[in-house]
This record gives sequence, structure tokens and C-alpha cells, in this order.
Amino acid sequence: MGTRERRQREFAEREALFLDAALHRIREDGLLGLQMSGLAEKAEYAVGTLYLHFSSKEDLLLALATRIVQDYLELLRKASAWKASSRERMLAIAVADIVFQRRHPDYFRISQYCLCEVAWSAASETRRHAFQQANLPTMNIVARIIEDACRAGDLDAEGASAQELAIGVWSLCSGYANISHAEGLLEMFTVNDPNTVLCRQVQSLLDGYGWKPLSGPTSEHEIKQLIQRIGLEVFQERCNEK
Amino acid sequence: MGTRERRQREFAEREALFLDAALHRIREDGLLGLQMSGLAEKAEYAVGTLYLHFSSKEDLLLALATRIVQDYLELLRKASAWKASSRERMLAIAVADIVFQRRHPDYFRISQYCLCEVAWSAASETRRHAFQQANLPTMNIVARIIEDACRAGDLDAEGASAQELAIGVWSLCSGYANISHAEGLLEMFTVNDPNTVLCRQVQSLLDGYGWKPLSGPTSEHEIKQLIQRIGLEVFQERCNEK
DNA sequence: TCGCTTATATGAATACGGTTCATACTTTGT
DNA sequence: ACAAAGTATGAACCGTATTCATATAAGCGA
Repeated sequence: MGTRERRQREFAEREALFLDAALHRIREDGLLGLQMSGLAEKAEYAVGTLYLHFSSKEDLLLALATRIVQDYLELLRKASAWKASSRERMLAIAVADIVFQRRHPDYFRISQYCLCEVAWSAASETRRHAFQQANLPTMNIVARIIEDACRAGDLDAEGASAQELAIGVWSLCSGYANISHAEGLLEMFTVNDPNTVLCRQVQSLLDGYGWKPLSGPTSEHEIKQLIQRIGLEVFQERCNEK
Repeated sequence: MGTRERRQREFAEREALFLDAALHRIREDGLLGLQMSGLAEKAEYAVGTLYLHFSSKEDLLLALATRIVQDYLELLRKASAWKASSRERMLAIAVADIVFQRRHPDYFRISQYCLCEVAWSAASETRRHAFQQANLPTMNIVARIIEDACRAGDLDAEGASAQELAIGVWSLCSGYANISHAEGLLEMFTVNDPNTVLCRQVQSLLDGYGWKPLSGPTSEHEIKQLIQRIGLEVFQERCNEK
């Protein structure tokens, strides 16, 4: 009989419940305010039960991050599957980043914390591995678009592997997110809408790779409109500047 | 009489002593292993004395980060003062990054932690401000090189401010550092020496800005040699691949 | 349906390390 | 030499993550 399977399912459901509750608490009180006892209470279970699922607080947070990454992947897949030129699909990747940040405004802070040595080493090996596995496709999706571009003749990688270029784009996006969140510096300098700035930077990087530029638009305004259009068409979401 | 001044100087010296000791402990036991009581003991002072200097553990770490940034600035200044074309000086900035990472292999982990919401909000306002002030020149040095390039006709920024472009380069460098340290992903993909990859990425980004390319070398090998040369000439340091 | 065994849940008790603050000591000024 | 002001000290405190002895429930054969 399927009693074992049901057990497992119920266990998984409870885990999801805990993660939901954790996200709620983080939204309300910030990462700093998250307490295991309070979380257990909110979820109407005992603290010990929480620890049947997660080996530590950091383990829980990493599990949460891993779950959220699934959503990011979903967006990337949509961008990747979009019927458009390789260059346009690359821009869609940047837009996916923007949409993701809008949908999961807490993800950045959570993952930033989880990736710190202190937190990372406090999570279980299993959890760490799961997180890395969840992130791997990210890179591969981008790499595949790059390979497409090479095949289509839009891009000559000149000895650099697709993955290497993907890492560059990824570095730029994640570094930008880092800076714009953490330091107050961005506000001191930037005049333009941060999202537009990121997209322009990505465009520049792609140009620098020698990628055949977008056929249509090049002006500031046209790019903005294209971003809006991608937001609606590919992700069914408005991408207005904030 | 200068008794007040001496006092202040002694106080500052002791603070430096604490920071030195902290760095040593971190080198030995990792960030995770750093304990206030142990640190005080190592420095041969009481815990309470430590707290006369730092309002919390995180405050101490941020102070440490701030101090290390001074060294980074020193490197950037050298790069900036180098008698070379704007484009070469920009490459020197990337090399400065590499040299810095080599000299302060712990800085990344420390600052990564300090910038986390959890740690950031646990540091004193004063300390946070000092950190931001210490970082500000970073951006300005890069921005100044970009302005030079525009003035020299090597670059047409097309409406983007120098700061905006500086942020792009910075994002790329810091994002790359982030990825290469934190995730094990880089090792899974990259074939080339990580430093070379970073430099190439920066080159691509600059190319993408429409920056007049390096006059001499373009091949993989020549760029590597140039990096070596900059390391020795500008920073008096070998930049071999590890 | 009733015991018996095994699996699961519980939350009071523990452990740990950052932080405080009453006390002791040192310096300064008269 | 003595009092006042300024510093340094480290044992005690406190908050919170984590554990684990105990209670509860589920499974199962008779």
C-alpha cells in the first residue's frame, strides 16, 4: 500500500508550509527578525518539528533560496523559448532578471546571506548541493542561446567558450544587483532608471563580444520600449520604471 | 600639553592592534571562528575594552573591511596615475583588482558578510558611513579615467555619464569575484585562468562602450603578457596565473 | 478491538557566544 | 598626598539556536 508515499508527500507539504511561513516572516520582519521558535509557532508546529526538516536556520534559508530559484529558471526558460533573434533573446534574459527581482524582492537578500561563508558552511551538504544543482541550468540556458548565436552566425566567440561568455553576462547582472541593493552608492550617482542602465550595460557587453546588434532600435527610448514589450509579450508583466 | 593627542593616538593604535588580531584569527579559523572573547584574549585585552572600540562584532568587521579598502584605493591610484593611454589604464584597473585579491584573499569574504542586511544593520551608523566614504573614491578614480578617455577622443559615451560606465565595470568585476568565490560553479565550467577571463570580459565591455581598443595586442597570449607587464611595472607584483 | 512496536512530534532544558555594567584600577590636577 | 575623573576589566547576563528525553500517534498482528 502507498502509506510510505503518502507520508513522504505530507512531509514535503509540511516543508513547503515552513518555507512559505519563513518567507512571510522575512517579508514582515526582515531576515534579521527571523526566529526559529517564532516561525514554528506561526506554522503551528513545535520547534523540534522544524528541525526534522532543516538541520539549521541557515539550512532553512538555503532551502528557501533554492525554491525561489525555480521561479527564476521558469522566467529564463520563457526568455530562451521566445521566438526571436539570439540577440533579442539575450535582452530578454536581462528583462527576466528585472521581472524576477520585482517578483522576489527578498531573494537577493536571502541568497546574499546564504552565500556568505558563515551561512554557507552552516547549511547541510545536501542542501548546498541542491542549491548548486538548481543554479546550474541557469548558466546552461544562457550558454545555449550563445551557442545558437554562434551557429546562426550572429556571433564569433573567438575561442571563448559559450559558458565563459555566459559567466560574463551573469557576473554583470549579479554584480549590478549586488551594488544596487547593498550600497547606497548607486543612488548617489545614477540619473537614469536602474533597470535601463543594466540593460544598456548588458547590450554594451554583448556588443563587445562582437554580437550582431539588435536590428531595429538603438536609441535610449526605443530600447526602453522594447524592454516593455518583452515584459508584456514574454513574461506577461509590466516593466515600468519604478 | 599634548596629553589628549597622545591618548587619542594610543587609542587608535590599539584599534589597529585589534583589527590586526582579527585579521589573523580570520585567516586561521575563518570568519565563522571569530569570537569576541578569543580575539580580546589574543590581543591581551579584556572583552570590555574591545567594546570600547566597536559597538558590535559586525561593527568590528566593517571597520576591518574599511581599512582594507584603503589598500585597494592605493592600487587604484597607482593604476590611475600610470602614464599610459586611457584604455591601458582601464586594463590596469582590472589588474589592480587581481593584485588586490591576491594580497587580501579574505577581503572578499569579509565584505560579502558585512554587506548582508543582517551584518550591515548590526554595525554602527558611523562605521557604515565610513565604509561608504572609503568606497566612494573607488568609483571616482574609474570615472576620471573614463572622462579622460572622452576628452582624449578615445571614447564617445553617447549620453551615458562617466559614473554610469564606471558602475558597469565595477559590477562586472565585483560580480565576477562574487561568483568565482562563492559558487563552485566556476570550476565546473571555466577552462582558462580565471584572471585572464576577467580581463577579457572587461575588455569586451570596454569594446562595447565603443572605447578605442588597445593599439598593440589583441591575441590571448599578448594580453596575458601585457597583464604580467602591468603587474610588474605598475604594482611591482607578479601576476602569474595560479 | 486490543496490546505491542515503531515512528513521529513535542517543548522544556541546554549550550553558546555576544554584550553589559558594577567594580577595580590608573591617571590627572590641586 | 588625596580626591575626582577617566579607563579597563571580566564575571554575569541574555537571547536565541539547537537538542533530546518524553509524550503521542500510527501501524500491525492476533
